[in-house]
Amino acid sequence: MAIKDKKLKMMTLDQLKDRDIGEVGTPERDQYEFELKMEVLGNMIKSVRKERHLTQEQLGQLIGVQKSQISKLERNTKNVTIETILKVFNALKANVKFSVQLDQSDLNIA
Amino acid sequence: MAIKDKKLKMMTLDQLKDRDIGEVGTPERDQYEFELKMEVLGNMIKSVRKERHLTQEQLGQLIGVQKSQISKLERNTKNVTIETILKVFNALKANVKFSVQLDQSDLNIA
DNA sequence: TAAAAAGTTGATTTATATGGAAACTATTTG
DNA sequence: CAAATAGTTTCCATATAAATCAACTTTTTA
Repeated sequence: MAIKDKKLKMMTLDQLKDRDIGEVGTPERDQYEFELKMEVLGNMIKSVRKERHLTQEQLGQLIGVQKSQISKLERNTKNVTIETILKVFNALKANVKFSVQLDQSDLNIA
Repeated sequence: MAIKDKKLKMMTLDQLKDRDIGEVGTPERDQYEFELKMEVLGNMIKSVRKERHLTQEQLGQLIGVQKSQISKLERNTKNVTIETILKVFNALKANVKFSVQLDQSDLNIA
């Protein structure tokens, strides 16, 4: 039987990442994972802003910055301070939760 | 009856904060809430480090900084970048979860 | 399909987070 | 209690996040 002989190769997404980007813990992989998170963060600002039916200019006015700054936070996001994140999501009336998971227990900030 | 006449005054912690620090949305209150969060973050680094039985020096070596830098993150914390937070908790093998709560739905980063 | 509105990008400035070095103050331990 | 270890603080340099302005591109709408 074909299916028996074929020795199907299956891979999880993590296995693919390990192979193509690098193992967890290597600088390349850490870099990748970080950039991914920053991208998600940027997209999140954008989607919440849209949810609130605000333009970048309007959101900028709420926190006292130019629309170009908002654009950068949504797209160019390399690294951000917590303060900036909180300022933005505060203005968007969204609640930011930040938690640290340590084996069993969950410690919560904010 | 004493208890009936006395008109007991009760206050929630939030009411106290509103009165003594300022209403939510005022610069004073926002500042206060932010500093509180930073303090909690610092304490969290410290407690997770202790959990792992590491000295500041050892944690520093894991991420390539001096012990004084760790001390600052644990105590003097005014503001931090996401990158720094992730670097530290990564080294402590703790999982950082960051989520944005928008009315009903929860959007998750990381 | 123009004009207006919204969003992006690049060059630049300013503010500040990150970091080291060293001297100091606890805290621990033999 | 003295020495060693751990943690803090101050002064300082450097890297970079935050922000503006202006010119540009993309999208929307009258």
